[in-house]
Amino acid sequence: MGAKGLTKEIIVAEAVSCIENTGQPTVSLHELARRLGIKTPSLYNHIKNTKELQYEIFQYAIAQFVANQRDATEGKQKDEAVRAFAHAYYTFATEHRGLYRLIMSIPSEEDERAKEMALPLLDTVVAILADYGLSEESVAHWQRVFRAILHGFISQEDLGYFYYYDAVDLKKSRAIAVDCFLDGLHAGIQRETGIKHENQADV
Amino acid sequence: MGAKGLTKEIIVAEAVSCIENTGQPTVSLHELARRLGIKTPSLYNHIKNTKELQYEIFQYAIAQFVANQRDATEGKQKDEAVRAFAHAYYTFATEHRGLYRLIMSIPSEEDERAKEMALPLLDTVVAILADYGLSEESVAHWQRVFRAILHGFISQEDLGYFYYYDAVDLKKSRAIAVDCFLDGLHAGIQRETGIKHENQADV
DNA sequence: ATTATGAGACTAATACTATTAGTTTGTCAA
DNA sequence: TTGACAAACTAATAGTATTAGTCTCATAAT
Repeated sequence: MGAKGLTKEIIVAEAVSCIENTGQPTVSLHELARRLGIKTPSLYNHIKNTKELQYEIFQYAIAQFVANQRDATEGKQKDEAVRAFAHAYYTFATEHRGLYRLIMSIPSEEDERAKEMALPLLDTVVAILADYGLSEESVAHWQRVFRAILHGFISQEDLGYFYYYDAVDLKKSRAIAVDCFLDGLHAGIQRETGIKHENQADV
Repeated sequence: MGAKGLTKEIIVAEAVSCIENTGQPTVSLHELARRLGIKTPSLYNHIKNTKELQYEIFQYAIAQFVANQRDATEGKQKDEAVRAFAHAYYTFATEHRGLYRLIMSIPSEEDERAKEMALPLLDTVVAILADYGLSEESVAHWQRVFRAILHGFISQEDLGYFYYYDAVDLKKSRAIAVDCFLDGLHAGIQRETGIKHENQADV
């Protein structure tokens, strides 16, 4: 046939749209082709394989997520920035469930390419934590802890592993989780520097 | 042919063995049949479908995980129990990667059956937290936070999302994460009861 | 001892997935 | 006008799960 004006970008956009709609991190090539009005194998004129397509969507998702985090924490510092980051993180993960799932299902230890693409995910949180005056090593540790809490919370909630309680209680649990991180961080800083942090909540 | 003495239990055991070996949370029926010396469709004489098989393995994994946690924390209380639990949790997740992944990939909100099977996962941690004298609601919140940290940490590590540092540093990050939880918990208890907890680490 | 029944194996076939090979066609440029 | 490439197509392969229907062996009943 020839030109329908189809490009890799259009395919990726359609895949993203699909993922956003379904909340699933994947789309079958069949479904994707159907939506684009072509037959499945024709997709291979524009993409190498599903893995490559996944990478493209992954990159898009990362960019969105990072931009969202940057915007949410811009101009904020320390505890306020931490809270804003946590809120933005949670909001993105729930409003873009499929994209978040994709981000959290792609990389594995061996996949250097995915790892590299995901590196920007660290920037904002590292900047926020560095602002507390922590050593570089401590920042590395605490960004792990922070991101572990955020992802762990969303993941468990997503999996249905929180049981019993409704949305209101979940909100409170989230607040407690963030407070827990901040309390732990303040205590950690105090141990490291011997100084009680001025921004510590003292309720 | 007739009786080879094959049972559902043998199939599940073989699947578990496979999962333990590969670290993957799934086994294909083809591979499973090959290992058992039968043809794929013959499996359906003993199992309903892959979903059912998954449930069986899921149940086994949960039981192992729970027993492991109980053993590890038996006779321990408060911070010591929390640390022991965290250690056991991490050890199980890394030594039984496939089973842990399975546990963390099965349930979703709609799946009431899986949810119910997973409930025992709460018992040990709830018992430990209840011992701090928290209200029932607080226990519910804090078990979420605790399990979120534990799973978040393992998940991020498993995904390769921790970057930069080697195994030694990871160990330190884990210790910081657990300390962070305890500091946060102590602070939370202090807020709730007005009493500084006697077991609080004061390094 | 013979036979009948049923559990549990088998083969064959269907319906999804991704992917490759090879063919056709439409458009644009020489 | 024509030639060539891009990009569509059809056809086929291979790996998943699953169902239908067949065959056979071991055991239980006559």
